[in-house]
Amino acid sequence: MKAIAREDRGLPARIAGDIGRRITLGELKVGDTLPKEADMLATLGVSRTTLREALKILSTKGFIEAKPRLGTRVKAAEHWNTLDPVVLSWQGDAEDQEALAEELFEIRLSIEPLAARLAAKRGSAAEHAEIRAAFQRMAEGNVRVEEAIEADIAFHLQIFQAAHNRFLLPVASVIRAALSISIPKTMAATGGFGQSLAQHEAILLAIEERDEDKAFERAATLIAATYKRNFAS
Amino acid sequence: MKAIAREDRGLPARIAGDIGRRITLGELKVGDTLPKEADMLATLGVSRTTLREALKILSTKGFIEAKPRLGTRVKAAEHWNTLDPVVLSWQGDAEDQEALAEELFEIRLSIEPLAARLAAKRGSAAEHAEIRAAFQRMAEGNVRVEEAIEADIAFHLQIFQAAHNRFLLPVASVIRAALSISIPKTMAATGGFGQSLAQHEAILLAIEERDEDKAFERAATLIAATYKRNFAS
DNA sequence: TTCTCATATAATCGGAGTTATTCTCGGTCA
DNA sequence: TGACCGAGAATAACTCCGATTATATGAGAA
Repeated sequence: MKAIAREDRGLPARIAGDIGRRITLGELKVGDTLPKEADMLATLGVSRTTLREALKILSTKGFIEAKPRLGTRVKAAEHWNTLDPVVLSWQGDAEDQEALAEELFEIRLSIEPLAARLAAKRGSAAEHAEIRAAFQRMAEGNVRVEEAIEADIAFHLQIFQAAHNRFLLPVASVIRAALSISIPKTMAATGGFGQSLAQHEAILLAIEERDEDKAFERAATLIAATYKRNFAS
Repeated sequence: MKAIAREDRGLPARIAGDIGRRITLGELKVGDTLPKEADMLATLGVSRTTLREALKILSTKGFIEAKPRLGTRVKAAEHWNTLDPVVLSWQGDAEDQEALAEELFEIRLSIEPLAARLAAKRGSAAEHAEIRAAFQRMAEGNVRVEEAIEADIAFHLQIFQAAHNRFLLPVASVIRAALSISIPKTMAATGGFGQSLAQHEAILLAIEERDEDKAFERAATLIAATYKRNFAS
């Protein structure tokens, strides 16, 4: 959460967040035209610079498009930069929370095994050591639950780092945000890491052995197990 | 290309592009501090509003971070929003073009089969018809090569649409940009779609039959074949 | 060391002029 | 009569500008 909070610094970011949330909530529908600049200035009580920066943030994330004479219109959801952690946080209040989480798991189920495979293939010894360090922090049986959660998140992110694929990193950033929600859920359900700890270790060992297929398969197993815990049918 | 060109509208976008390219090219290194606002205003000859919007674009894409007293610094590549088509276009001049393309293929090899599976599972009849329509435009043996390429791109994108997973769409947008480069390569190598056309049809049929596993496997086959054509060893 | 304060820098402000796109309307041609 | 086109008006975003405010850092004092 802290990482997301940092992005909310500044007046433009807050205003962009307000409008962004109104869009994800459906209060502002696709194709709607926002009030014209002069009106919004009066309504929000901010300067032109601030408002324009806020709108620039939204257009960069694919939420709106401004054209002279036409005004500023809301773009279709397919253009939204959904992998942006900030955008994910905007969707935190939406109704279809379950569907959102499930869609994210579908991605993880496909991406994390790939990351594990690439980490086994291309990760440096130093990077493998980082993954191991994160695992050991998980296994230490910390008193503080938060530290264990942080370690779990670090474990997954270090794998992404070791994969040396720059397209993977944006996905990792949104997974980080998701993990800070799903891990506490998992721990609450099982009273600790439980089975999950052994599965993490299995992935670690496969990566260290540079056994690509094994790393791939074990990562898939872990995500699938997590998925089932979060969507007990 | 046209889709990317549209995003370059406006003075702030052009300036952001200039700076963004200088960052991806390594001319501006990670941790470097940009000239202070007042200096850049003089150098670029634009207004404060324009410059601030340009910097806001770059910070939204994770390229820079501005702090009072400290200045505006270039962030590490791991924070870049690499899946943004605009960012991809900035990297078009970078040296490691081969590595970039290969990393993108790694992602496609993992994501597109998933998209095909989900399209088979959740795609509506209308969406399946869209995929078929795109395939038929490919198969028609058009005189205009560009139309065939557009149809090929549409085929892949329609599958993403039919998958009904909002996290998949940002990946699709960058794949679109990549396809407009790789498809002509493929066609030049084989003198048309060649084998590729039959593979597309196989995917289409599996999706229409709603055979998830078959759709998954055949999509993987297509991407792997394309990969080999582009990286003949 | 720790706290306070000066200072450099980005952040915000608000008013005015410019530019680009669309819409309208009048005219022309089939 | 109907559809098509080009010039112009209208509207909204775009750009510019100079001043003020907030904030983070580093120096200096306690």
